[in-house]
Order: sequence, then C-alpha cells, then structure tokens
Amino acid sequence: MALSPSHRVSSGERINISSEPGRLENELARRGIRLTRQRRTLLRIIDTAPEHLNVEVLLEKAQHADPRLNRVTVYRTLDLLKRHGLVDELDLLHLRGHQHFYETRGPRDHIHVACLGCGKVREVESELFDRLKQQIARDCDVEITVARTEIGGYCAACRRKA
Amino acid sequence: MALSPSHRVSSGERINISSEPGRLENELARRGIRLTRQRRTLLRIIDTAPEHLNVEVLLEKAQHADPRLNRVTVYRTLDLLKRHGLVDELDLLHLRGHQHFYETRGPRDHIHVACLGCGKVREVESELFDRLKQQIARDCDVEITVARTEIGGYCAACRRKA
DNA sequence: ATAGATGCAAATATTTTGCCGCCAG
DNA sequence: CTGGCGGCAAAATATTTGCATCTAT
Repeated sequence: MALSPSHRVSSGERINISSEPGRLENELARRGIRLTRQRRTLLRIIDTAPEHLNVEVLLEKAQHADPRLNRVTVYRTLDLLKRHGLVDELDLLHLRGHQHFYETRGPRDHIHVACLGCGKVREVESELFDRLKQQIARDCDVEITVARTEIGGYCAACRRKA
Repeated sequence: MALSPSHRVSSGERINISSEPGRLENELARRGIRLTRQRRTLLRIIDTAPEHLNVEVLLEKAQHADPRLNRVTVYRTLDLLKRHGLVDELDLLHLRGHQHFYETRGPRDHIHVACLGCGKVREVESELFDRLKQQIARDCDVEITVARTEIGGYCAACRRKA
C-alpha cells in the first residue's frame, strides 16, 4: 500500500501517461464535436505535452504550428475540454502568479506535490487518496466528479540550501 | 476512524473554529508586525467571518467600518497573512469565476467538499487525509507546509433535481 | 524620527464577450 | 449549405506597482 510514484514528474520532465497521441481528438470526434484545424493543433499539443501547460505556453506552441491561432481560441478550446471532463485545471498552489495549468485527465486521479523552493512538481498516485475520496463520497453523500489535492513544501535539495 | 464532520459548514453558514477573536492580531503582534487601523479592521473581519471571504466581500465589509479603506490594502494585507501562513487561499474549484477565497488557517487541515450544483461548501476533517500527508512527506521526502484538497460533485438534493 | 503602511491612479495580467466572415461536415 | 467556429477588438475581471503622504512605533 505504498505510494506508487507516478509515471509523471513535472516541470520540464512530465511523462504523459494517458497519451496515445490522438486520444483527445478521438474523444471529441466520438462525441460528434467539430474538429477544426485549430482544435487539432491544440489537442495534439496538450496530448503530448511533457509538462503542465498554461495558456501562455500553450498559445506559443500552437502559434509555432499556426501563427494566426488566437489566444481566445485557446481559452475556448480549454473551456470545451473542461466541460467534457477531458482536462483538469490546476493552480499548483500559485507557484508562479495566478495562472492556471492544464493536464489531460487520466484514468486515475493523482496528487500534485510541489516544491515551493525550486518549483518542481511531482505527481503521485496513492491508494489512501482513493480511499479518502470513497470515504467522503459516502459520509457527505456526494457524487464526486472532480478531486484535487495539491501539496506544497520543500524538497530535500531545497532544505539543504536554506 | 470515520470522518469527523467539521465544525464548519460553508457558504453562508461557516462556523469559524479557530477564532478567539483577536487571534490574527495577536499573531502579527507577536511577530513584531506593525498594526495599523486598516489591518485591525481586516483582521477582525477575517477572524470572525462566518463564510469564505473573497476580496470583493472583504472589501465591502471593511468599508462599512472604514469607508476609505482601499482595495489595494486588502490585497496587501492578504498577501502579508499568506506569507506568514496565517490564511489559506482557496479557489474552491472556481465555483464562481476565477476569484479566490480566504480562510484562517486552523490547527488542523480540512478538506473542502463543494457541490457543483448549489455551490454549498462543506469542510471536513479526516484521519485518512492526515495519513495521506504523512505518507507523501515520507515517500517524496518533502517537508509539507501547505496541503489542499478540494472535491467537487453533486449533493443528494442536487442529484434529485437533475 | 523614520521605516514601513496606506491611498490613489495607472499599469499589468487574466479571462470573457460581440460581431462578422469562414469552414467542417 | 449552414450552424458552429475562429479572429479581432474591446470589455470585464483580477491583481500588482509607483509614488507621494501619512502613521505606528
């Protein structure tokens, strides 16, 4: 019952577990949602992102492929994905400003553990977390659709520096 | 090991557990931080708030007591309290827009359970949550300073309506 | 006396909206 | 063809900064 250290480690080294590339595109197609050139571009980037994306970075990457792609389209596409439960919106404890970060929603929730010193974000899965959600669903009589745990602290390296 | 349903239930009916009124003021005084008229006003409001406060509401309440008190002072004071670990900043899953909510940090972390239908927020403490934090601290070798769990779903009443 | 806080205005950052022409299906 | 979508500009919302003045200690 130990933590299963996730396949993903973040801030520059996230390995996206849930991505057969094209997963998001398939999901939307399956729901009969129109796939435009811009959406394909954004979906591909989100699906294969090696790190947590914010709007700024997502826009930059998208404009590499398609310079006319507008920031508003980024917001509208993220909103679409959120409404369909295909991406999660995180703030990662506001490590840098008040921007949000986005990641594809995988088959299993995970916890974000952020170092407030160096900004590294680790993702971990935990059986305890699953049990906690079950307990809350039962005791609060709530049908859970989203569960987010963000933990901040200082990693070993940053503790030594301080 | 059941959930201990918290003393606080939110959105209009939060009972603040950690408030001997004056707690925040004492904390700042103890740290040799200058107490201005404006700060006293804000601290009193935060310390005795029956619900989660956002900047807008906090400003309104403060201006009742002191009409010149500026919005910027609200931001600066909240920032001060955050830096000293005396309040927590929540987004409550962005129930209403992207604003943040603030609450005094009590002796024990709690989980926010929000109904995405009616917006009610319950606060619950859980031994499982405490264990989860310990597990992560150990397995990730991180010294935890802040831990936030926000859970969204639909309460029994809202499920019946749907 | 003086370091640090506030108020005010303006700048910045972030997100949303209106409208019109365009394109996927 | 046509309803939904994207681009552009502008608005709305949220937060931060510069600076002169004031105040807690």
